[in-house]
Amino acid sequence: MFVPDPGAARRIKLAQKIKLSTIADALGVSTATVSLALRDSPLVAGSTRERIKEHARAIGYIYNRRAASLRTSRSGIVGVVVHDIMNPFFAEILRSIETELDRSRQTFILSNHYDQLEKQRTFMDTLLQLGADGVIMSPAIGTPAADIGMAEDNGLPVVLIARDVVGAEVPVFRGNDAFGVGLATDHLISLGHRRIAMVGGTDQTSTGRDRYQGYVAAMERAGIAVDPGWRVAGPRTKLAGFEAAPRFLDIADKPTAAVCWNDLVAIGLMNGLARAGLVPGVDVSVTGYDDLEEASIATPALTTVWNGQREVGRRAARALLDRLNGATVHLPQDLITPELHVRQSTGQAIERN
Amino acid sequence: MFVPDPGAARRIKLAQKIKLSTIADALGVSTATVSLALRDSPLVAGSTRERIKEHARAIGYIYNRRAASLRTSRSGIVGVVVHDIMNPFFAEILRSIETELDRSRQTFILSNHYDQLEKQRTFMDTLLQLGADGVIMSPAIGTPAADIGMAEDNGLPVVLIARDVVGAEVPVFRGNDAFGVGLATDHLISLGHRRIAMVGGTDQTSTGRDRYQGYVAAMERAGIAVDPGWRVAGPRTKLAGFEAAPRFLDIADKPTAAVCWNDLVAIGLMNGLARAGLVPGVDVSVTGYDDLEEASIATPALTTVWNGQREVGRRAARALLDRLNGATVHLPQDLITPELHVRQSTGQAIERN
DNA sequence: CTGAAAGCGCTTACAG
DNA sequence: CTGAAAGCGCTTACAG
Repeated sequence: MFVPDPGAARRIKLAQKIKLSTIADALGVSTATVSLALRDSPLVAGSTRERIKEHARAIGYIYNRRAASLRTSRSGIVGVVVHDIMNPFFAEILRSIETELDRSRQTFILSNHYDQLEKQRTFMDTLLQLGADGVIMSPAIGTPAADIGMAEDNGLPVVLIARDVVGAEVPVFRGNDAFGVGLATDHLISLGHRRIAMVGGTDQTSTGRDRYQGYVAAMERAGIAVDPGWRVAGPRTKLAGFEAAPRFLDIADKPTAAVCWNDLVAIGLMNGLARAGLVPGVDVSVTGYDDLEEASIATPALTTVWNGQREVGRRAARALLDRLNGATVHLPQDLITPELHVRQSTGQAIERN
Repeated sequence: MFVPDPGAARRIKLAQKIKLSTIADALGVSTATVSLALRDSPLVAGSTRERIKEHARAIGYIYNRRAASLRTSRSGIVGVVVHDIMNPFFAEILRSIETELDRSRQTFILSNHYDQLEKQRTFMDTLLQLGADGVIMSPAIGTPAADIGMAEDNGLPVVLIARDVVGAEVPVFRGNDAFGVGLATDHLISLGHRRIAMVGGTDQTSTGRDRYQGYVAAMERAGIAVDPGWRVAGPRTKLAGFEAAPRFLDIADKPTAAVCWNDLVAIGLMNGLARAGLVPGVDVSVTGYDDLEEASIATPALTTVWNGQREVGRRAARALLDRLNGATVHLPQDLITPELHVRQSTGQAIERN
């Protein structure tokens, strides 16, 4: 029985794959000339160059980056690894990284580590195997400085964002978290709040420690003793913030306000409070952190701290590109200075029954 | 003046890069044996294999995938391109794709095309240059079937998700949108609504056309003539939904309900309605589409249509992996059947003044 | 301005 | 079970 094979034409095409030498043969020049012409080298005569480029286009030549990269040991690939790319906080950082890298025609490979060290290591390994030119990372909880040193030693430059790693001698770009949370806390205190809870976050990251400490410092500056019971540790997502509402409401001396870990937790918490019959911004004041696009359209509009995400992404990408181009990058320690954006989710302190 | 050079040690390491032959020389075997041993080939004696693997680990050998891929023409890379990876709708699909691909140790490269054909083409080109094994894509608006055929002809298998491309003979995985919107519309009609608006979406995508048509068909089945003025076309994000609230409220005959393009638009619209002093779910009924995690914690909890995102991602990844493994994949036309999830954002029709 | 040749680091027939 | 050798498709000194 005759079975027609629809893949035959395709396979034939694959068999006679077009490469540099195909063009060279057709035009009676060497592959060296073709290679140089396609990359716009001034070493090739203008007319030759145009003839080659035109022919390459006509026959549908596809540049083989693996081969080139094997030869040059430059891959044009940059890795980006964060806790969760779907988190809107990282989303804004990623967008600005994307903008910068696109401009330099670097391909970027994204990955989530979900704070699992093993996932992060697998990804770093993949980058090394692919010969990536560099990596921008928000390190997973527990990342040892040695992991970063190992990447650097194998020719993979690292730039950190959002979180620091003690002992790693690479650039870090992030906001001044302690200062930022201080702004939110000061604001609540100025509205008459004294019993202020801190909802969300963990001590396992530099960011988590900085933010909690910023809250404690602000309270102490105002002469308020912080009750450890006011801390609802853990939540970092909208859902977790929502589910934390009962825990917040169960705190014995009923705090009148909550400084939240980030906007997601704040919005989740506000939804949880609303579900419990309270009016956020009136019965309980709530602050967020990050100033996501969503913060201004939440109900009520969220008072929050702008965290300079765009700036973090932009500076990190620039620093990496500078390193790739051989520039000396000095370790920056100028944290980005956050700003308080006051909206409707905070108001005068009101006692609940 | 003596200037210490901290990069020297690093550069030396790079210079004496470890490769297969380094191991072969050290152990007195051939590179062929090392290559086979590292990939657990049964052709190599167990003891030899262990000795080689142990040594490779000890000296920190890094497998060069570019070299291997150049030889085998298999890269272990799969591309994924969608409108916007930061959109929670795609986020859920991506997570299930990630799970499937991780299992097969494929690296995936993500990219947004933001519905710009040029961005999509650049990315497809990059995939071809990197020798990617395949691509999963939600095609940008206006993608011609020829673009997909070109990729396929160059050995890059394509699987589509969420949107169809007329004339492209590749597998497509998506939900039954017309049916799903019908469920939401029927539900509103059963609550006594007659003037129902459709907020968001565009006719430029197959999804957009299907959803609008599903709404029209449901209305007609109930004997309701659809007023073109009830359509607020365009919005697809939370912010756009929020900003569409005034347009919705300005519709002359004051619809009592809104079928929204997706959950983001619905949540944004509800926030906008609340800002205007209305209570969503009471004054105006609102339905979403997708059933994002967020839908159930919105205020009020959103009545929406579950769209099988996980399933879309899982099936698409499986189909691509099957193709890579040489299996014949028949074009599926079994759309995923959506389900209505009723919550608090819909209620009996109430006339507004 | 152009060409011949070596080499990047693997894998795969092939031979033994 | 193991080795010698060719080749994947580029780029880069080097020579002319």
